Amino acid sequence: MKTVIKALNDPTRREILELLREKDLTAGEIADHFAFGKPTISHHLDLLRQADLVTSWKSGQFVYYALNTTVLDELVRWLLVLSSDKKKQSEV
Amino acid sequence: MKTVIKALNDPTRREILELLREKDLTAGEIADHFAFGKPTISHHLDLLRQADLVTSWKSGQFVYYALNTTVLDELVRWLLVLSSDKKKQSEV
DNA sequence: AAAATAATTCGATATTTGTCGAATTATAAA
DNA sequence: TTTATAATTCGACAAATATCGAATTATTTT
Repeated sequence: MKTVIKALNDPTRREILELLREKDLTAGEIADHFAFGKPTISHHLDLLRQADLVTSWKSGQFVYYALNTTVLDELVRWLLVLSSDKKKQSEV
Repeated sequence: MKTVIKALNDPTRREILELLREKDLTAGEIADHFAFGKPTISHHLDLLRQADLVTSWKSGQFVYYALNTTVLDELVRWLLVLSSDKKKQSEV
């Protein structure tokens, strides 16, 4: 969960995830959506991959990226437990 | 949502939130759970307050902190939308 | 085989972040 | 009215992070 939150803690990376929700994209297509250089986007994609929030595969000279949401489950569960009712003192 | 994720992006702050899920605590009681100094914990509490993840009030010389989970809703919603099914190409 | 394209890696840099000890503020106790 | 306790603020510093341009690797096109 640590790496997932870390990966989500950046507006560019969050926007990349939203782009990938629509469809799979190559690294270049993703980079075209931003004013940053390709090395910067490549680095962001690397962090997203480390968190397993995206998967990637090579097709010719292109590298495709796809969203992987399975790792979000754990985070959502943690947030929901945190949001759930506080224990009454008598139950503790 | 930006500040919430930022606040969640630290293990000490996440642990503070879990402590506060059990019951409200003073700044000192929270600090006692960690090996860090009080100024460090005070700083973490400040970031949590900025994100509105905790509320605080003064009672005598003590400052009490309580968990506030309402701001987690937006984050959970964003995560769930991200996790939800990708649009089919024909629908786009 | 040479040139072009796609993407990553590398080295450098400015900014942000987490931590600390010392100083400060505010309240309570002696 | 001193002294003690709780908590925050301040200034400093080391580590982590986001960004960049240049160099490198891999693949395709000419």
